[in-house]
This record gives sequence, C-alpha cells and structure tokens, in this order.
Amino acid sequence: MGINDLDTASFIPGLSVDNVIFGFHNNQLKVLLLACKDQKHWMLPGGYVLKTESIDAAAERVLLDRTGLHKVYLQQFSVFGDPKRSSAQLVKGLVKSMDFDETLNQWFLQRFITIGYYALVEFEKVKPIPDPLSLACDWFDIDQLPRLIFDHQAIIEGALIAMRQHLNFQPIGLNLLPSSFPLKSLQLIYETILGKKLDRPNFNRKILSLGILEKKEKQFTGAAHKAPFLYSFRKKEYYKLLKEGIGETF
Amino acid sequence: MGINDLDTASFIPGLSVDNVIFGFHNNQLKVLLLACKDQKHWMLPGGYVLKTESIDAAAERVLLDRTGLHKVYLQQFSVFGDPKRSSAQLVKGLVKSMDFDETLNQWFLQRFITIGYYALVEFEKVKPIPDPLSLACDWFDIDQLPRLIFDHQAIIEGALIAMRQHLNFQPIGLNLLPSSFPLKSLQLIYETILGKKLDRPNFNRKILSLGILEKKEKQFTGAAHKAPFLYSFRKKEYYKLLKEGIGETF
DNA sequence: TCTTTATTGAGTCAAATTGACACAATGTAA
DNA sequence: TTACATTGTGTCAATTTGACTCAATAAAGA
Repeated sequence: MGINDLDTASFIPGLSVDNVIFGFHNNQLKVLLLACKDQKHWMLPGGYVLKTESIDAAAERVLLDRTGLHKVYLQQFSVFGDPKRSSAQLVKGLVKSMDFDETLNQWFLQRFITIGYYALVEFEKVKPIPDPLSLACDWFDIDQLPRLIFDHQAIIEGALIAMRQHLNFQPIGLNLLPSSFPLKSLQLIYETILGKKLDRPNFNRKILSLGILEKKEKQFTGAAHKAPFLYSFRKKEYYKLLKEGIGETF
Repeated sequence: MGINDLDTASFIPGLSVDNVIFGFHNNQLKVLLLACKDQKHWMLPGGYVLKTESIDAAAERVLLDRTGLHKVYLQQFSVFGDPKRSSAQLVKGLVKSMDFDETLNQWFLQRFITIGYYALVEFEKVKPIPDPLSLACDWFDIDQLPRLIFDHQAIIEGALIAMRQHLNFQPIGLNLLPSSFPLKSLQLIYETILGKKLDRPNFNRKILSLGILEKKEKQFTGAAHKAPFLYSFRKKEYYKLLKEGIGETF
C-alpha cells in the first residue's frame, strides 16, 4: 500500500488508537516501536478508527498489521486528549519528510485524541512489520527507550502504571509468557511492572500457593547452573482468582 | 441558555464525555442522573469537548455545570466506542421530542464515542442542576437505577468495576465523605464498591492500622444507640500509601 | 425509672501469611 | 575435580487474618 492510498475519508477524524505492545525476552520486558521517517524519532504503532468500526476492533487491526498476531490480549487503559499533545512544529517537520498529498497533510495536521491500549504478546511469535509510514519496526527494552514522538513516552509510562494496577485483576503473566516457563521469568515480569525486587523463595511460595500453576518437566537450558522446572498456567483457576482480584484483602 | 444556542461548531464532532457522579448519603452510594425529555429515560450528565480544550477540562466543565462544584475528584476510566452504542431509533425518538434546528439534529444523529469519567463528590455540597436538554437532575441509589439511555447502564457498571480496581490506589473514601465521618460510613463504601459484606471489627482494625485516619470527637446523632467516634483522613499519609497501593503484597 | 434495642469499641485466639534468611542440589565451565 | 551461578526447599519469628465475644452506651418504650 502506498502512502497516499490511506483513505482518510473512511476514518473518524481526530481520533486514533496507539498500542503499547509488550513482549518478554532475554529476561527483559520489551516494547515494540516504529521508526519515524524523520530518522530522529520512534513512535508507537497506532492507527485510525473506521467510521463503522469499534475502537477495540481498530486496536486489534493495528496490532494484526504490526505483529501478524490474531487474538492477542489487548487492554484499553487511558485516553490522551491534551490539545497540545502533538507539537505542531514536530508534526509539520514529519509531514514534510513524507510525500503526502494535500488531503493527507490536512489529515495529519488536525488535533488527535488517542486511545491508549496495551497489548501483551508472546515475543517469539511476533514478526515485526513496519508500516508504510515508518522505516523500521523493532523491540526496545522498557528501560532503554529511544527518543519518542509527541507524548508517546508518557503513553508507555501510563501503560506500565496501568499494568501495575491491573496485576491482580488481569492475566498479565499468562499473556506475556509462552505456554511453559520457569518461575524466574514470571518473577522478573512482576519485578519490572512493580519496579522493585522480590525475594525469590517468597515469590515462589506465594505464587505456587495460589494454585494457578502446574509443574511440568525440567528445562535444560545449557546454562551453567541447576536447570529450573517449567510451569504452565492453569487458566481456569487463574481466571477465577482474577475475577475477585488476587490477594485483595479488604 | 436555549437549546438551539448549543454551538456545535466549536466542539469536536463525534466525541463526548460522560460523568458517573457518585455521592454517599443515608448509608447508600448514589449516582446523579438527568431526566430525558422523552419522560422515559434517564441519562448520565455528559457533554462535548471544545476544539481547544483537553478532555479532562471538558469533564470538569460538565461536572461544574451539573453540580456547581469546582476541584472535584475526577477519574477517567474507560472509552465506550461501540458503533451501535446509541440505537439510531432511540436517538431519533429523542431528537423528535426536542425542538432542534437542522444543524442540531445532524449533530445528535452522528456516531459518538464517549469517554467515561467517574466523579466522587461530597453529597451535601451538591446542588443538582438540570441542563437545557433535561427535565430534572436527581440522585439514585446505585442498586435502584431507573431505565437509562443508550449504554449508560453499562457505563455506570464500568465505573463501579473500575472503582473496585482503584480502591487501593485512588483516594476513593476521602472524596466521597465529608471531612469527618464515622468508620461505619467508610466501611459501607467499601462494601458497596466491593459488592460484599465486611466484618466490622476486622475492618476497623485494618483501616486503623494503616495510620491514615485521625480520631476526632464523638458524634451524637440522635439515634438510639451508642454514639460513634468520628474520624478524618490524614491526607499526607493516605496519599503516600496509595502511591504504592494499599495492601498490595507482591 | 427500668428495661429494651441497636450499634459501637475493644478484645481474644487459633490459623494463615509474610519477611528475612539459610542451605543443599545441580548443570556447565574452568 | 573444583568453582560458580542459580534453583529447590526449609526454617522461624513476627505479623496479619478470620471468626468470634462481650461490655458500653444513646435513645425509645414500658
């Protein structure tokens, strides 16, 4: 699809969705980003909402285009609606670096309200696909993000904060990890999201006591130490617990 | 302001905000609603976003218009963007019962995406004010809601679910209660939001152990039983705890 | 005035959970 | 054969929870 084939007339004007796509790899939480054609900024994979489409469907569509993944865990978490969230200057620079016709220029220069979603995907299953507006599509460590366009840095931070608050209500670990995984991976996800270290024996004891994990065979990783057991989620039990909120005392 | 003075040109088309305004009175959680002019439905106080205004500011403006309150606790919780969320039939009926000019008819017939906010207000301070599009403005018990327009029932339910998940992160009790209050009121708020009964002695023990409440004088209510002590929030300590999330073990 | 009633404040106690550790087990590399 | 990094398991005191009692008290009724 060429750039100028973007059929702006079929989209709701002034509204976009942006996806913060999280994956877990090499013991690190990662975010999928697109390289702007100005060669200076990166941006979140985002898109527009068709006039007949639900916003959730729009977010799914964007995710499919960028990752090739269907049926991925997607959670709307916040709307970003500051009138100055996209600096007019930056937009003009970006638009100039593209090869837009007049209609498209107008489209990109309008004020956008964007709906933030975070997506949790299994890293290994993703084949990053750049879109016609970008040069590349790549994963970044959550704590080593490049310079981002507009308020996209704030959107990513918002997603992390939202995840922290959702940790006991949404199946976050389940969707980031492959079907079987060592406990340490789950612990690292919790640590990254909560932004603090957890005691390993205590973490294991607690997570196992919830009865949502099933022990599987050992994994021989080739690393110079004892091989860990693998676990998988007992989905039914996990979802049941999440309904009430895990470990909510009140 | 007359109905046809609504200056649609200055608003972002297709976008609205709806406020679920909660108050606590007579030991009940209540929601502020407006009566539609079709005499059949009630609706959430909502409004549109000015082209130069942030969405948060729009929600504040609506709240001020309806309650007369400034600086109220407002929390965005979800976007409702199903293309069929407002039945075309119902809209036509409503529009007919009004006295709109053609521009306004068009305005109301378009597809709207609405951003849901919940507001927590001190019941006693509110003087409900109907708007030009409605017949009345009144409080309803959360468990005795009237017939509501569009997806407003779902929006209210969404607000409650969001509050349940925010209970340990947002100052929910503080904003619903007057500056001093008996512990039982706070307990009732927790019970309503969580949808379950709590043991009084245990609730008191736990909430007091957090160190966020300050004991004040006794209150003589005129009721036929022992007068309860009043408490007020120690805001600084409360906010400090909320940053980490109250009672989050992981 | 005495009793009844509803509700509050405070306390008990066994069971469960948490936090802070120690220590042995085990795949690879030196 | 040893060293090393990391895993599985265990301990234990301190704290918290859940399920209760029970006395205190403000007003209403007898």
